[in-house]
Amino acid sequence: MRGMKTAPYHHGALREALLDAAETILKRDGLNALTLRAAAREAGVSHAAPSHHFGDLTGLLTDLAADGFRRFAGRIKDALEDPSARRWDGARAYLAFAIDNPALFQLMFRADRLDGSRPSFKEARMHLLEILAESRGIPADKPSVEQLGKMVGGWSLIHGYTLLLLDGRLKALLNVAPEGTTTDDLFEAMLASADSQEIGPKPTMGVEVHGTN
Amino acid sequence: MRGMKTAPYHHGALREALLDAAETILKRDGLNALTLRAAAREAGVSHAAPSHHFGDLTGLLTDLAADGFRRFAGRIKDALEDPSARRWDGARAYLAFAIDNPALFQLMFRADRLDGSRPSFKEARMHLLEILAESRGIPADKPSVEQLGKMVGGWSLIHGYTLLLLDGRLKALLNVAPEGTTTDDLFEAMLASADSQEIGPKPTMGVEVHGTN
DNA sequence: CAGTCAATCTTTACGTTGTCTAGATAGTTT
DNA sequence: AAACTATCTAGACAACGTAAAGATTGACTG
Repeated sequence: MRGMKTAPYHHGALREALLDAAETILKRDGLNALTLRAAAREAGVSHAAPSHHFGDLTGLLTDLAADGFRRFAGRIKDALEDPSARRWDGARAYLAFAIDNPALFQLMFRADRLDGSRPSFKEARMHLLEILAESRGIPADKPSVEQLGKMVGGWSLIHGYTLLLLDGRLKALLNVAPEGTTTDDLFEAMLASADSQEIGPKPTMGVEVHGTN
Repeated sequence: MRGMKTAPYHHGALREALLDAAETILKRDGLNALTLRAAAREAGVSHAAPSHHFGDLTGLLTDLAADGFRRFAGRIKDALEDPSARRWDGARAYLAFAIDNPALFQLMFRADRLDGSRPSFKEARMHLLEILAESRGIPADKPSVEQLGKMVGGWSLIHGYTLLLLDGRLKALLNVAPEGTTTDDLFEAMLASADSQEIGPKPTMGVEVHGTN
């Protein structure tokens, strides 16, 4: 068996290979199936190899999430800088990324599986925040509480919709909606309602519908 | 050792005891520490006992989440029916429940750990949806897309803020906020901005701040 | 160029988990 | 009283995270 092509003892770029393998598993089998051993199998190395590059499972997930934040911020930035950008196009890019990478997006906001103190992760997260602030013309250094309220409002609206959609919580609403309504229709209707606010007689949950039609 | 009080072979109310134990662990050690075996230890029974009452871990978590939804809906309903309820008090109750029961709230929206087909769970979830719809005067049977858009908008706003807060994503914002700003201040500022919408020149992320002050 | 060192990867091992199976125990019904 | 059923225990197994120790390879040093 001399001529047999055997894998070299040193992989050479195992770190990147493991990250690729991890994302493959994330897309194919979901976050619950993404284990250190599964990533090692996918990359064709021994089960203990990943720990040398990421420390522990949290480390691997955190690096994956940090890369996710970088790509996420890039997509939003592109949408915002497009000269033909319409109102809410940043928000649409936010949602589109989550729909294209559902498991990755959910991982990015799963504090219990991530190490928030990791520098690369902190940096990637901060960069996104700056983009969100900049898109509203809010100063990054000394914003007022009102400005922050508006920023958090926009962020919460999009983020909340995104997570409700990914968690399947909107299906029940689509069942009672007019025939043929899609989640995109729902999203656009939500954005439209956010633009034109109407106040009713006793809107204790915030938004009130005008009487009968 | 005749007089020694030994535990009876049959617990009598093990199901409820396990649910109590599970919630104790959830509050004390978080969702990741809530395992079937840990619940069994906490209740003082053998490690395989829980499976007879809940089938598997997903079953236990689903029953716990269903009970959470029931209490959650109750708290919101109480807030809405209070004759002295102010605008947004339903939303405040939503957030308050999540702050009081952070791990339970997160479990309730973790589709990957729950069995959405379980009848008791479906029912509890639907009940909440009805309360949310009713609070806006939206008909439960034939709502328009515009009405659903407003409902989803209010829900997403509150839900998004709640999850961002629980995930610790708002800490970075508080660091740059005026000295002494609390998350409650941020929440109220967000609600205020949702009431008085102002449209700017090119608000591609949705909300725009008026020029200089 | 020979020798040492450090980085990289494998092997082995241990404790914990979910879950399956078989068996023990205790109420309930007939 | 006897059969039946629900409830709980005991033991086992594979998969996981993680730690320790050894093997292999490349790089650096004299």
